[in-house]
Amino acid sequence: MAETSNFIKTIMENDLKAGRVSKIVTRFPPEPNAYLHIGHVRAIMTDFDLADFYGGTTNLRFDDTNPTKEGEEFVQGIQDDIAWLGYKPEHVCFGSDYFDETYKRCILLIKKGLAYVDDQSAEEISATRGTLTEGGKDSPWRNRTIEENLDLFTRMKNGEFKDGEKVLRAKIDMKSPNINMRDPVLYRILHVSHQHTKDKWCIYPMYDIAHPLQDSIEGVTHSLCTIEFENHRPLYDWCIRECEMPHVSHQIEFGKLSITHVIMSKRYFKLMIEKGVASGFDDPRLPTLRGLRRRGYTPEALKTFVADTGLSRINSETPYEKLDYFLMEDLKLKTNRYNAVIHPLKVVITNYPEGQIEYMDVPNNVENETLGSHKIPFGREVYIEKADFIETMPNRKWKRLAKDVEVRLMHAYFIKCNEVIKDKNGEIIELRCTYDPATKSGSGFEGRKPNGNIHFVEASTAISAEFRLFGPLLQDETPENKDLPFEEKLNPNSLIKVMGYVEPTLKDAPIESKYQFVRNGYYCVDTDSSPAKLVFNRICELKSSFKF
RNA sequence: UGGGGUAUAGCCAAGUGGUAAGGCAUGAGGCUCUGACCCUCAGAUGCGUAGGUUCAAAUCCUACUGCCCCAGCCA
Repeated sequence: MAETSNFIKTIMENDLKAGRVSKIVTRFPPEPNAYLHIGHVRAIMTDFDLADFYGGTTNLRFDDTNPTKEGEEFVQGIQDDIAWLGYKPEHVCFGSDYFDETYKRCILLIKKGLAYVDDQSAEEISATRGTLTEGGKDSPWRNRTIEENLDLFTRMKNGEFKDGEKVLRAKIDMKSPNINMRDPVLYRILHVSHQHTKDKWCIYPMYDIAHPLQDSIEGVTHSLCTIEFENHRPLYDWCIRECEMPHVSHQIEFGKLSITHVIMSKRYFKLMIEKGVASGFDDPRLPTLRGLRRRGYTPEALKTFVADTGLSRINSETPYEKLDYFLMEDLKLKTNRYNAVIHPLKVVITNYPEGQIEYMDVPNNVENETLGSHKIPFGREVYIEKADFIETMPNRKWKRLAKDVEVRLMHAYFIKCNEVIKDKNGEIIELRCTYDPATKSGSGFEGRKPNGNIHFVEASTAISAEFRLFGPLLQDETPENKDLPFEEKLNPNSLIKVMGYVEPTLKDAPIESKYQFVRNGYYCVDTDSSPAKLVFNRICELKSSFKF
């Protein structure tokens, strides 16, 4: 992150060098109306890492200026998510901490003749705002006297008017080609109790006035936000200037990060939860941080993924597979590997004594000796993956089992398939093989090379387990399905359950209720209860059943 | 058809006048008691298009074109 270069870094560096700022201060300003999703990670990292890189600080500020939409539940949840990612804000603040100051500054605007109370309804304001190509019309109330505006605004604050009856508007330019500058609403009346300020206020500032003032009060030097706020920047600057804020903050925009086929919309998250389609914000099929965590993603994986994806002013779309790459990158040296068979095919080793079980020593992670080893049983009957067998070798590239071909059962023996047993439909249901005792794992046998290594679980000791394969809950939004009802955009393959077997080592692992991800034959089961992730050896073919 | 952005390989992305970094994905090969990991190699005669300036242009100029954002009393 800090090592790679991006345009915001350049800006900060220049500001520091030119002495425009002495210390970088940023802020991450979520609205507490939902939990964070992976799209937020880019913003969080940009805010925290860049400030940290230059020895600055970052505040977490809850943008709670709209009490009709926000809730306390999310305030705690968001803080937990940020902590999970490994970040610690300098201060935790609330936009509502500054309601007094914001109010005072708006009085200043009124006194300067730069704000007025408008009696028009929301519909009237909308109708007179103009269009993209035509300017708007001045409100009939635009030229009230300063005294009258002061009086009316005070009475708005005192609760003398009903919701929607009046608003405070900035007096800028109704003909501006930038619609945001056409006398934007600064304050609206909301007779709603606020989660923090309770019933102190019945008027609440809009984002456009609240945000720049909050930034300035906190001494934020670089106010980083996503690109869709770019059109608001002139207004942001106007507010800081005209409110005569002593500290001048600057807004810098960057592109959003999206992931192919993944819908990142709070609105849809909530809808899916309301309809019972998703179990909650932590449903593993949701790209929320909580969902991803349940699904086995680590903070490190998420962060390296976002860092590697880079940052620019373009809204980028990255394939999901890349996230999985960085998960494996994080897990490959940290986790134990176990055997599991998802689509079992029974193998009978005809020359192995019936009823005999021997235990083979298996390193927990071949690449990391410090993780130790464990024992797996081997016996006369084992399960292998269906996909690891083919009756006749298609070509020399086939590095698995086939009729009359010898492979190594990982950490056990070479086996050779002699006979294929099929049911009446021609389906392969069992293989008869022989093993070679001389090839025992660890014996140093080098007489011949097997045609690959495949994993297995011993049949009599195997534990039956349900595996769940997850895809995104919602299909991509396309021109075709754009207007379809929500239900018709649900992904029918968002959850696939498969019964398989795992090695007995995992007897107490809560596999049935846990979740996984798939990449290149690896299968990761998340555990909220234990810090370790389970990674299975060579679970194949899942990718192909994992369709969007 | 107003304004503001943006355009570098399939996906991201560096590059700020001196002859196209890097990652993911892909293909070929090597290694392997995980087809994983690891290693090697392959990749844009080219930087949206067309012109222009220059000894030299992805970088500067001009004109086009595509895509994104803006008409909440949401953020």
